[in-house]
Amino acid sequence: MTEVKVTVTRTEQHSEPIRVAVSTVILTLRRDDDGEPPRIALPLVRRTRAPHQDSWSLPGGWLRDDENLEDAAARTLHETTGLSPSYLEQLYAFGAVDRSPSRVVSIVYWALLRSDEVDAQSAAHMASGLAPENVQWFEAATLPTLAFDHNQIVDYAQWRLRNKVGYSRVAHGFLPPTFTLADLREAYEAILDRRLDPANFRRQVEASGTLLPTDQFRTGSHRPARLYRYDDAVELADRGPLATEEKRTR
Amino acid sequence: MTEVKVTVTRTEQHSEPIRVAVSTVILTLRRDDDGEPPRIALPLVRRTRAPHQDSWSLPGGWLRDDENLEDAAARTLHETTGLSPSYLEQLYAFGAVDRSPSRVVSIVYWALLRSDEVDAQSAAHMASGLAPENVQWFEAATLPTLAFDHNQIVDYAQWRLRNKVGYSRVAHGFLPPTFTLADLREAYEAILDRRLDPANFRRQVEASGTLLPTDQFRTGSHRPARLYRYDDAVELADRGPLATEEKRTR
DNA sequence: TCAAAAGTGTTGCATCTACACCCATGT
DNA sequence: ACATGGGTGTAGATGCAACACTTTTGA
Repeated sequence: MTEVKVTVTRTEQHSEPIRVAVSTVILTLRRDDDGEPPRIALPLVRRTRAPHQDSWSLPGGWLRDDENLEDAAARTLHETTGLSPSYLEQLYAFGAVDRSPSRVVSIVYWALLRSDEVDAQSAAHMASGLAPENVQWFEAATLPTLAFDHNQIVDYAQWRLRNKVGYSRVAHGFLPPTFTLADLREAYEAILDRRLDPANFRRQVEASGTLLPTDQFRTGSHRPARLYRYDDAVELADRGPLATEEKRTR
Repeated sequence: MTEVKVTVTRTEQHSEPIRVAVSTVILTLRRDDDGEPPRIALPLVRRTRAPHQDSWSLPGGWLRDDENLEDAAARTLHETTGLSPSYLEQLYAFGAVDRSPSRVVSIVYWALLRSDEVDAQSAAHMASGLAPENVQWFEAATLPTLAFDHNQIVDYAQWRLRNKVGYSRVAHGFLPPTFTLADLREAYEAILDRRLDPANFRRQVEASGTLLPTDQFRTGSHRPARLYRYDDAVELADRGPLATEEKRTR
C-alpha cells in the first residue's frame, strides 16, 4: 500500500467516480440424457450483497487498472465460476444511469464453453473450496428474473450468437476438437431453435471449407459417423478490423 | 474550472481511478461537385494537449456521472463539432491498458449525418464562436495517422457500416427525408465501395418494402426521377433485443 | 435528334429446400 | 431382418447478376 498524490481537474462533470465492471454471458450446450436435443444453458451467480441481494446475476467483477477488458472478463469469470471459455467476445457496454444505485458502467462479454468441459471445470471449481452453492446452471430459455438488466443482456447475447452462427464458425465453441456432423447440426439447431435438414446441412458445411474430415468414426448404435475437426487456417469468427486490434492489445 | 488536490489510496486493485471517455465516429457522404461519386468523410478534432498533442482524433469527451452513454456521445459530439447525428449506435468499448498513458476506457459510438445538414450544422457551429480551426473534415479512405488507436476505430466503424447496410436501412441516415433511388444507390456504392446495377438495386429496395413512393419527381438534366421516402413503420436498424433496452434507458 | 439517366424485361447461374433413396451398423 | 441414423442424388423454387431494351427529359 502506497499513497500517491495526483492532481485532477475538477469540473462539474465529476462529482463521484464512475466505476467500471465486467460481466460475461457464458453459454454452453447441455444434454439431458433423456434423448431430448441439447439446450443452451448458462451459469449464474447468486448475489451476496445489495443491490439485488440473493438474485441470480451474471458472473463478473470490477475491472482492475492494470488489466485489459478481455482479461478482466476471463479473470472474473474464472474467479466466480471456475470456467474458462473456448470463445470470448465483447457484447456491449451498458451504462444507463439508473441501472444501479451507484454509477457503474458494465462492459459485458459473451462466451462459449465446450460442452465436454462443463463437468470437469465445475468439479475443479468445487474442489478448490469456493462456495459452489452460489453458482447454478440455468436453461437460457427458462430463466428466472435476474438482477439488474441481466435478463435483457442474456437475450441480446443469444441474439448475437444466432446472428453470428450464420456467417462464422462460432458454433464450434460448443464442441470438442473432433465431432460428427450430427453434433455440429445439433449445436446449430439449439442456437437457431429450429430443425435443420441433415442432408442440406452436410452440404453447406462441406462447401464452407472450414471442416477437415478425419479418418476416425464414432461408433454407436447405428452406422458409424465420421469425425471432423476444424481447419485451424480459418478464423473462428470474423470480427472485422477489430480482430487484429484485439490481438495487438492483448 | 478549478484545480484541487486529492489523495488516493493505492491498493493492488485500485491504484488510480479508471476514467470513462466517450468518442464518436460520425460519417457522412461528401460530394465534390466535380461529377465524381460522393465519398465517405468524417470530422476530426485536433488535440490541444498531451498525449498526442496536435494529432487529429475522434470527437469525444469524459462521461458525466449523471448521463447515459448514448447521451454522452451525442453531447460530446455536439460540443466539439456542433453536429447532431441522424443515427447513433454503440460501436465498441476500448480499454487496453496501454492505449493511453493514464487508464482510460473509451466507449466509442458510430453515427451517421445527413449529407444535406453538414454545411448548415458546421456553419452554425462556427457562428457560435468556438474554435473552428480545430475541426476538419477528412475523407475516410485517406486519413492521416490519428491519435491513439483511432485509425483502427474508424476502420471498424466503416466495417460495421458495410455490414449493417446489407440487412438494415442504415444507409438512409445519410439522406434527406425524400430522395431518389439514384441517391440511395450512390450511398450504398460509397459504403460498399463498388458499383451496383441500377436495375437490380431498384428491384431489391422495392422488394424490401421499406420505401414509399411520393408523387414528386426531381427534375434535372434528364428524365425526372421519382422521389421516395422511408416507411416510418419499419425500424431504422435491427439491434435485436437491445433496441427496446436502449429506448428504456434513454 | 441525341445523350443520358429512369425504369422494365428476360435469361442464366448459383443457392436453398424438400424429400426420395441407398448405406452400414447394432440388436 | 430391421430399425435407425449416416450419407448421396435430384427436381423445383428462389434469388441474384448481367444486360438488352424502352421511356422521358434537357439541350
